Amino acid sequence: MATQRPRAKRVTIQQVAEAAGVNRSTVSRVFNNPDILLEETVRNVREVARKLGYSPNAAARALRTGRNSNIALVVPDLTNPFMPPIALAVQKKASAHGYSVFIGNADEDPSQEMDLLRRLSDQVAGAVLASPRSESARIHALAREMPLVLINRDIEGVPRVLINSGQGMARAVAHLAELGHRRIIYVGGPENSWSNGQRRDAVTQAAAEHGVSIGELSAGIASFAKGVELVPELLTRGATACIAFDDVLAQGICFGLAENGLRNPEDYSVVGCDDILGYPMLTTVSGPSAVAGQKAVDLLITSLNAPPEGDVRIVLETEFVSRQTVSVPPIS
Amino acid sequence: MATQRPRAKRVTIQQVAEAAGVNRSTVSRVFNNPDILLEETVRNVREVARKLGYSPNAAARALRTGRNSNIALVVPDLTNPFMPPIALAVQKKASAHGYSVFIGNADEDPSQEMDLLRRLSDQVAGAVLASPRSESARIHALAREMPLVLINRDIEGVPRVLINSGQGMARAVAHLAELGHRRIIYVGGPENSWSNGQRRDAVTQAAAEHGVSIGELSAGIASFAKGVELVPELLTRGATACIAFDDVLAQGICFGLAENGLRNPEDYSVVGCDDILGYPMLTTVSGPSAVAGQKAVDLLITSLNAPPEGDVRIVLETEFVSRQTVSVPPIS
DNA sequence: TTGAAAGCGCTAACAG
DNA sequence: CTGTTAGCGCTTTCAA
Repeated sequence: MATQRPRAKRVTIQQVAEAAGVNRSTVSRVFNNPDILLEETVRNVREVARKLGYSPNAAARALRTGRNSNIALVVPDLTNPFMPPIALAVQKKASAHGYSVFIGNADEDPSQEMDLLRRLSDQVAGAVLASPRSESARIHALAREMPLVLINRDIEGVPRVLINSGQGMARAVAHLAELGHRRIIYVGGPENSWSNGQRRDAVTQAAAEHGVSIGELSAGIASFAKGVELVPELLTRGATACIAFDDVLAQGICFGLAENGLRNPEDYSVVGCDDILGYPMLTTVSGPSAVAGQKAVDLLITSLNAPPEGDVRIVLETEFVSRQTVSVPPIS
Repeated sequence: MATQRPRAKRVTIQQVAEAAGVNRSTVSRVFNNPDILLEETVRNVREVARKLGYSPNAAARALRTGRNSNIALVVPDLTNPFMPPIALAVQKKASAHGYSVFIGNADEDPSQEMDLLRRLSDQVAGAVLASPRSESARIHALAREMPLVLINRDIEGVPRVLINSGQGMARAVAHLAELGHRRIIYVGGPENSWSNGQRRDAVTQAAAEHGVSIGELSAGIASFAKGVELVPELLTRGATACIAFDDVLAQGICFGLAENGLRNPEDYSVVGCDDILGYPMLTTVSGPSAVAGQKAVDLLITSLNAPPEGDVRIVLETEFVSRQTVSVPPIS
């Protein structure tokens, strides 16, 4: 930050006080604790303040009180379509509570995650971490420094909102089994993603229950390109259907299938997860991501006033959505 | 903001000063103007500061200097896939300059746009407005209050970065004309969107040049659902191809076409815009949105130090990308 | 090259 | 119910 161009001077509390013929502290009370003042005083000061275009200086307030009305939202990758609905919900809910939101993109990189939070730490009252990739220990440590709420990361002792795709995934497996698929591949996403572990486990277990054989393939980072790229390897694994970590990956796979001369769903069935809707015919597992964002903010702001009692863990359920990328297996 | 739980006490400049055996102002200089100090002093203080985990309090600094290292990014709809790449680029570039980013979603609503900026105004050094929907006069007024850079909105006197989809759109029309289409519908997006006006004009003009008849239909807000919904009306207009305001709308139209028993592209050709890639076979117009975000931030931060001389207007070009939603018109 | 001192705008005891 | 007062942590003249 070099020498910055000075900004237009703002109205201060003192000017309002003078104009209204009261003390600064009275003006302050009008904005922070109006109940203890005479109704008339409040009305009068409000009027003057409005006329002068006064609004309290956030920096001064933050300096004085040690508190502020900002929160941070850190995500691994904003361009992953799973994130924007969450970011949107977080910002809206925060706004409704009078909070502003810093956004940070960690690039799927744990150290950037921590860097961002550190840089933001003294400007925010707390943070929402969506699908954080950092080690649990680090997150735990951070949670001692600042109020934290996690989305889709299950760390005991840290308040968290989890979208349980396990249930939807189980239904997906059941559906495939009913259609006659005997072998399914789970195509995994980021290795240190809680969702990935959870989905893999759910698929594996459901497969066992339905007597379906399961294979695994890991994409690492879930991208469209990765999905396309993976298809030849996928076709090696002798299955008639796959369940992908998320919709983006699933779309890539659908595309790759076509490139390899296979029709979807006739030759190979594909199931995604998250219900991104960019690719509207995708059979997928749909979860309430907006709700997750809202709950996370509610939780965070509540915990600013009173540290949560006990271990807070909110679980949101998902559902299997049958669309057009799944069919009976081809007759072999 | 009720009475907030107190946060862990932070290390102050005074503590560093004492530990290092210097005055507070010296510590301050180490962080702001190290060149005028003895190299040894700087090293020593840096060491002590690091050991104590000191970092300057942003609120105090902002209060004292009247400046700060935050910028605001306001978008009409974060869940529109056009936005996340821009948001990502903005945040990264800002970070590289040592700035943090507030995000605001205006819900396609001019008044929310202004509200957000007002709320943020005293916490940011400036703002990037992506595709703002507010009236030009309002934006102009705002630009006098705080440094502003616009993306995809062309207001003289306000620094702006424009993605010129006109060129790509013209190529799209040419392509359709070459394939034999004689009538094309432009399916418009948000009425007060600069991009929409620009695209419509480009399509109209190119159509005239190629002797192609043009029709128009407006979706208002560009959403998948709107696209689907519009198809019956679209089919009324007697064309063999359409160009949609953006990819989201185009996808909806493709989907709606199928619902109406038409095959794409055999029966009806569709062109989108923005190259969102969620629907990878979409023929579209691709633009450098990440670059737009970067340039916007560069521009903004430059203008913080020195107000821009003259009218700043950066234009980025687009290209037509031929994929699989366009073909020759059906034989009638 | 460094120190001393003032004060940014606001809130929160404490008095009255 | 309202005024007085003392800083929050930092930067920035001004002096030395």
